[in-house]
Amino acid sequence: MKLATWNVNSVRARKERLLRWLEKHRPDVLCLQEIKGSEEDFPRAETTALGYYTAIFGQKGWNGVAILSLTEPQAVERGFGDGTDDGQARLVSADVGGVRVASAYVPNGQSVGSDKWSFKLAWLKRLRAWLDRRSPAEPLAVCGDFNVAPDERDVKHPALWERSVLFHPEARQGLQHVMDWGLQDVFRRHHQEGGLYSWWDYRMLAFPKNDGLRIDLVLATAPLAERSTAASIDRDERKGVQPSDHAPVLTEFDLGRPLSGSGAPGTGGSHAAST
DNA sequence: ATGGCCAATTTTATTGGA
Repeated sequence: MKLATWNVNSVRARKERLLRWLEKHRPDVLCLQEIKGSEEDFPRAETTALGYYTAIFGQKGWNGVAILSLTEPQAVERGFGDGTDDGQARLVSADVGGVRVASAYVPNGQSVGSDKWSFKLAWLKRLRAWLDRRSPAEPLAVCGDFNVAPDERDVKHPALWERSVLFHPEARQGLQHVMDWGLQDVFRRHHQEGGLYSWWDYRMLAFPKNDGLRIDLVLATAPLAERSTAASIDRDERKGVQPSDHAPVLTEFDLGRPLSGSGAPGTGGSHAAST
């Protein structure tokens, strides 16, 4: 299964790029963030024509997340589903191909100490609470723009960014708390070096200088992460005319391989007659 | 090479992003 995530920074502005990217990579699942529009603004006819189902949680003007998939998403949930709806479309989840997939757009936080900063830290706690209602023994992936770089390798200038909302110790702690539930950074299972980023500021020649951060992540529970076979960042998608400021992140999983320690009958193909 | 912000609405300024 190919599972990807991409903050498109407006699906209307990125429509042609999105469609070309889907044609080229054909992921089984693509999580989108910052579609910046309501469900009616989404180019559903075009993505449907490419064979994709859509689970959209839109919002006029801001935020907005979606899951595109080649098989029909089941049990779609918009938001945290815990009665704390705040009018911000930042989380959508669904069962796709036996995996619970979430597309998350963590608040930016604007500036340390601001109301938005408090909202960001609180949102990460709500995400942890949402996870607490599930089990890390299940195949689950939270994909998206976390607006937090996990560690020093993920930031070009860590000392400079430490005071910013994207790499502040408190934000990193918030992300760690989410991961401590039982999520692994799939990209880091396949790449250990620094300098590999997923976001570059539009300003100050950040991209040509590779002055970026890795804030777009695919986090997976152990049963899923252990089946990952590859991960990459499509840096080329940041180039050219009218790019998003984020690059897509691609991961791949071999779901056919039996899971060690799994006692679930009828799954994994261990009893299948086919060779 | 990849290039000195971008995209939305509240629209000819302002807001938020990251």
